[in-house]
Amino acid sequence: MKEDFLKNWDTQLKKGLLPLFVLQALRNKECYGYELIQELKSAAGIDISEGTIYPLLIRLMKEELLHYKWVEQPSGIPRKYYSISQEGKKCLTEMKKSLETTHSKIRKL
Amino acid sequence: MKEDFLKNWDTQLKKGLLPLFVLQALRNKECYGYELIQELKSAAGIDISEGTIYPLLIRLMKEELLHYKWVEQPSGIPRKYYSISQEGKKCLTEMKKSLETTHSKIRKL
DNA sequence: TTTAATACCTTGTATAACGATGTATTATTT
DNA sequence: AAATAATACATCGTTATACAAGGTATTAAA
Repeated sequence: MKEDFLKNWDTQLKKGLLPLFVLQALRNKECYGYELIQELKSAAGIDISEGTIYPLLIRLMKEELLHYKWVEQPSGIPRKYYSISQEGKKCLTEMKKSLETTHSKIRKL
Repeated sequence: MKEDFLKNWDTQLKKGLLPLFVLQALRNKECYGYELIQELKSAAGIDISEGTIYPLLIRLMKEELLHYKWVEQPSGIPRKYYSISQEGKKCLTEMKKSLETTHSKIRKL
């Protein structure tokens, strides 16, 4: 019953929540993109595709909510490690506050 | 600080939440579009513009989550009253469940 | 030797909020 | 009487973003 609708709804919901997920995850520990996908999946069951995470990280960088550094590996491809900035922490706090407000709005209906 | 970012974030968040807001509001009582805007504003402080609500109602109609009927007024423009369908109620239940799951995912991070 | 996993990335498509704009009716204000 | 605002419907162009698909490169496993 309306599985397409619900699937699409989930996708739309992510458009708001993913930046919060990423900032929150990076508040706990530095991660590189590929790792973030696995981290969010294993820690919270959140599925993000590569086509989503890399552009998202670039956006958050442009907003200066994240910093990054390349880290060479003894073998294999270098990793781009992201960490949250002061600005990012402030934003995360605001976002959580806003989400809580939104949640209370739902309860009012 | 990063007000543009936060404003845009709120907008993106709405993309998932508005269908739920509308279905929930219509579960309580039949409304016409223009009334829904005022209803959501006064009941829960949710701002929706006309350019958002009318296409949204049309989408929910196409999914058969809503029914509507024109109601002539003693004076003025006829109103298009929307009510939630059985299918809509089921969807709303699923959406709330899904949102609760999502909320618990956030807490896990 | 081929497949899979790791690790980065871009492009095209679909979806949806929003401001602007349009139409029409009625009420209020000047 | 005329102009403005409020009611009530709607569409269109812009912008943002998730995702599938595809691309590049390295290393490990089958």
